[in-house]
Amino acid sequence: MISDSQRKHILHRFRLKVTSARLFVLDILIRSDVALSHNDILSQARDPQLDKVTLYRTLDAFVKSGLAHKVATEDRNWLYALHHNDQKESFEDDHAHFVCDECERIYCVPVVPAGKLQISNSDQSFTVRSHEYRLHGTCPQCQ
Amino acid sequence: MISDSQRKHILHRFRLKVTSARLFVLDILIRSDVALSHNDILSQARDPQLDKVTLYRTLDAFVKSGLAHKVATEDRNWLYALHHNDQKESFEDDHAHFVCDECERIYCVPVVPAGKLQISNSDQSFTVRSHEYRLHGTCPQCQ
DNA sequence: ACATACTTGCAACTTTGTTGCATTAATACT
DNA sequence: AGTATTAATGCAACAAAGTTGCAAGTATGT
Repeated sequence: MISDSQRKHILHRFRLKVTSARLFVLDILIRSDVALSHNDILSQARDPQLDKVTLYRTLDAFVKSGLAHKVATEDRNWLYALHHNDQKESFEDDHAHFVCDECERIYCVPVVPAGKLQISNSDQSFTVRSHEYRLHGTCPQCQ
Repeated sequence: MISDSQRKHILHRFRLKVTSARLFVLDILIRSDVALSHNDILSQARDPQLDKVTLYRTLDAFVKSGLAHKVATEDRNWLYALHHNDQKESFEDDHAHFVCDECERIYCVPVVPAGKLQISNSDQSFTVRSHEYRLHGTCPQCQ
């Protein structure tokens, strides 16, 4: 369990003002080992009542600041997850997304920098059934 | 330019009834070397006036039949493209998606079956800036 | 403690996609 | 070719998801 002051420290590091909404969302993301949707998070917040707009803006702020990143799922949702190495300030850390075909959870799995894939959840075993390699860059027409 | 009867033949092969909407959409997809969104296609159809619902259903039919496949983009859209090898009946043919950071076009680039990536647009040069490897399968919790 | 600038919560709105249904069109069969 | 059957189409109404503007509230540096 991560402490309140630890979470405040994280928000400070990413130059985000400390508010209860942000502490709450950060806590949920820290405790989750899978990427979560806006809706996943909202439904965990019935009790402390989190406004949907505030959550949209909180998640945006997390992504813009580099604290979190978002993944587009095949069913056109956005899932949010913290970077593993929270030293990193940008989206470009080296990880792949593993989608479980059963439960549809999305895990961020580390890959070795060279680009050679390695799923290193130690004792855990992921069975890879198919893959999609998405490349970003500049196409011939824009060179 | 692909003939009318060639397109009819393709629709037949995928057990789709031949209608003017489907011939029209198929023609657009054949002529495009990039994946197109619902909106891209709709805006090309001002003249012959294609209904938005018909287009949604046409694209669904193309995907279900195996004629086309869809890609979820980072901005939560779906883009549609035909399979390269139209002999293939399933989504699982071996290609990766290349996203141009300038024009945001999405190209389907062939990869060698082994999984080793190869961009083979012969003379054309793609500059790869970042990548995302998305894996599908079964996670530890669902084994 | 105060001023300032940012965040929040609400309501209204826009955008995107879906459903139901009556009409029209495509295919198989005689 | 004509007809029956089944599927596709187009419209309108609806539903879901996300955005904007704004007034009120809150965090932070001085």
